[in-house]
Amino acid sequence: MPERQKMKQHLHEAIDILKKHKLRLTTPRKKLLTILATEHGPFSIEDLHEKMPHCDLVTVYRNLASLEKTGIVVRCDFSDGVRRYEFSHQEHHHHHVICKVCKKVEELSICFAAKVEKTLSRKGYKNITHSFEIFATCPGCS
Amino acid sequence: MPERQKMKQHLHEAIDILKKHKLRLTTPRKKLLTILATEHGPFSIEDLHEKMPHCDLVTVYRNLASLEKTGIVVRCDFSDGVRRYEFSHQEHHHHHVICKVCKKVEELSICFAAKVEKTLSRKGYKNITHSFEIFATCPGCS
DNA sequence: TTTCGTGCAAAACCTTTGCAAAGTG
DNA sequence: CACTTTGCAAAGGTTTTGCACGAAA
Repeated sequence: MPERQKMKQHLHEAIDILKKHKLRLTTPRKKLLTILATEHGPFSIEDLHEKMPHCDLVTVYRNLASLEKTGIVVRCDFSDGVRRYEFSHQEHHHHHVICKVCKKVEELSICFAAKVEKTLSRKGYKNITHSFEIFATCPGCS
Repeated sequence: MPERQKMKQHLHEAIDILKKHKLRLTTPRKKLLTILATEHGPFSIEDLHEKMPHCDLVTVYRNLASLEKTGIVVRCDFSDGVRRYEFSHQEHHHHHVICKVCKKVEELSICFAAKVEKTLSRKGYKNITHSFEIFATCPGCS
């Protein structure tokens, strides 16, 4: 499936989830979902707000909170005090490499967590998720 | 080496690093280091402040910032908006399992990052570090 | 039409900064 | 003694809350 069509599908799936949770498809909500589903994240709240003219900052906060509750977006923290959100691609699990200098974010598709999660699951842990972030100085910045 | 003695050693090593960085060993600093080196973290700033009677909150912030610069402590983020700090045990690299319900933190000694880091290093990335956190509902909370 | 979401204003919260006084080496 | 660190006060930033109006189902 071409990239463009995939993104549209993600957007539609997200809208379906919204409806399941009885959340209305408002103008700011639609714009926010479009950005999250079609552009490369993660995004800071400031980023998102700038991409949404005529939308109050408070609305961005409130919508990110409800989208997070539905599981449509996930919050990611890079230990730098900046809150970031990213579209949650269920079928496309991935991690990040964050440049310590230019803050550029690259995707990394390898993941080793499955084994650890299985072990924990055997020990009785439920509802297991994880975060894995790599920080480095990228080739362009060194 | 018994646990108790190990902790004392960590504390002394940390004090040596302080001196190398020309930071003075003040009362609040000593107390902070003692907590970090001998109790199990990570700790929120609020946690630490409560454990340090007669010490201003501002001093806790300032000292955590300078200890982070020296590398004695590291900041860890669990994507919940709470800043946390932990003593940096150079010889004992580990990760966390955080209960989504009771927020209890367990240590996990397995780490799979070495391979990924080597690959990135070959690609020209420098100064590579990582964070890996697992979130779950612990057996006691399910 | 009913209920939910938005914008605006203000509050609450967390973190940083400025400065005089106290403490460290 | 020279210089750093501390406490207090206040400023700065970010996030949340309250409420009346507007928009979606």
